[in-house]
Amino acid sequence: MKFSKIPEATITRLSNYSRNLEELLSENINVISSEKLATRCGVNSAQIRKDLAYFGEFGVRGVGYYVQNLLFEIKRILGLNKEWNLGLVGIGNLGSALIAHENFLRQGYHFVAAFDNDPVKIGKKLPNGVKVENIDNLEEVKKRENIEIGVVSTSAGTAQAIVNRLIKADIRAIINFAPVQIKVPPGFRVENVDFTVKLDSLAYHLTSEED
Amino acid sequence: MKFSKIPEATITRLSNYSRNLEELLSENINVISSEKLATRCGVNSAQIRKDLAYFGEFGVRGVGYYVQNLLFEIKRILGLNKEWNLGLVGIGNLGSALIAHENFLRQGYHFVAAFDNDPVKIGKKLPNGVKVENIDNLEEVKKRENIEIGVVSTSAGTAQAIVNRLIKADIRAIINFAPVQIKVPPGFRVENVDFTVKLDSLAYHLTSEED
DNA sequence: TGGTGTGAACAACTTCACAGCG
DNA sequence: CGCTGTGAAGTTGTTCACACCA
Repeated sequence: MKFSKIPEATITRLSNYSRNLEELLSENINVISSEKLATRCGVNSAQIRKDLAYFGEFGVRGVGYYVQNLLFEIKRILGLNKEWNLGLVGIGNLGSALIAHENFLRQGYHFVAAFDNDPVKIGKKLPNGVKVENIDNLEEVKKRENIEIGVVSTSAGTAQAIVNRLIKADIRAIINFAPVQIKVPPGFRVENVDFTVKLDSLAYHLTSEED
Repeated sequence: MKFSKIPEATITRLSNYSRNLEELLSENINVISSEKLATRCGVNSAQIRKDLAYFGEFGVRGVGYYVQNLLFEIKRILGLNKEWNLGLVGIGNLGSALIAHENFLRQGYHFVAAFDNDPVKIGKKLPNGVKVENIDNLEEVKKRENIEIGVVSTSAGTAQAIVNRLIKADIRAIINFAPVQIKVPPGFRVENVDFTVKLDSLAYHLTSEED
């Protein structure tokens, strides 16, 4: 395919396809058409073909896609053919739940470090074996453990200050659970996981009651 | 403004505007232009004016918007001028963290019930005073507590089955934390909060290293 | 004068429809 | 023959630019 910009929505969908292909694999289904996969993923079949076309030609005309092969290719595209090292900042209720969450591990995401500024928490060992470090040691620990993605689960008020420290430590990718708009310079990237926005959307639709 | 369909993205942005207006209010700023608010929210100023125009005329030409008034209007639009009752299903690490999370409360979202199927957990009292109920009592408790929004924090494997029960109990709005595509009939609505999709997106951008 | 509200231009994304290949 | 890959058409959402009004 000709060179062109890849929509962010395509990346999100690839993640979804990947999950569904894994299910298909575990159901011992070896080949699937874009039509069938589309139904399963809740999208249009042309959408799937277009999404894949950004990266190459993975199908066989008249046949469909080999599940195992397509899964491999999508994982390669997304960068999931390696393990990723995560550093968690903020060991509150949410932070603790995240580090205990087995879904991350299954996908190849590893928490290799945890930080807080509460002296009571610093030095404690978490259930996954990681010791809580003082946030002041961020740069040092980042180098030692090779943290690639920062996970921010502090309060809204401190999130930007924490992100600024992550930036200083040259952690280029950040997933933010605090309900604030985070600003980062070019070359850095933030993804927000915002429950309250989602709840607000539900509240809106319940209120304007039109389906 | 003439009648037209409202983009989902508009609703998401309203939620963002609302948050920023609350900050402005606490900074004792009384009036703000779409230009200034736009910078603050990280969007285009025409975008804000368009978004608001779907719902009415809230500004004053030559002046801008009165912060308090606009905040009130946006909250009314989103349906945040009332309290919302949440029912949590799945009292694992994540579920416990969600129910303890004070952000929900501040926004007017109240957990009024919690469910699990683990006999060890059923009957226990949670830190917020809510007793864990048997999931089999869903319909009864739903009526008693007037649950309006279901919060699903079970494993991926059981999420759809749980959602089916929520649908049967006529809980019309669901926020799903399990990494699966949930299917619901018309008239029901699911919002997904999916960490792994966000991580996959970060992994992709770190891998294809072009910023 | 200055900033809103909005039609018109533009840009991005999705779906259609079919040529082309296995 | 069936299903992919893809240009073209269609749809949706965003930004511009300016008339209009406090």
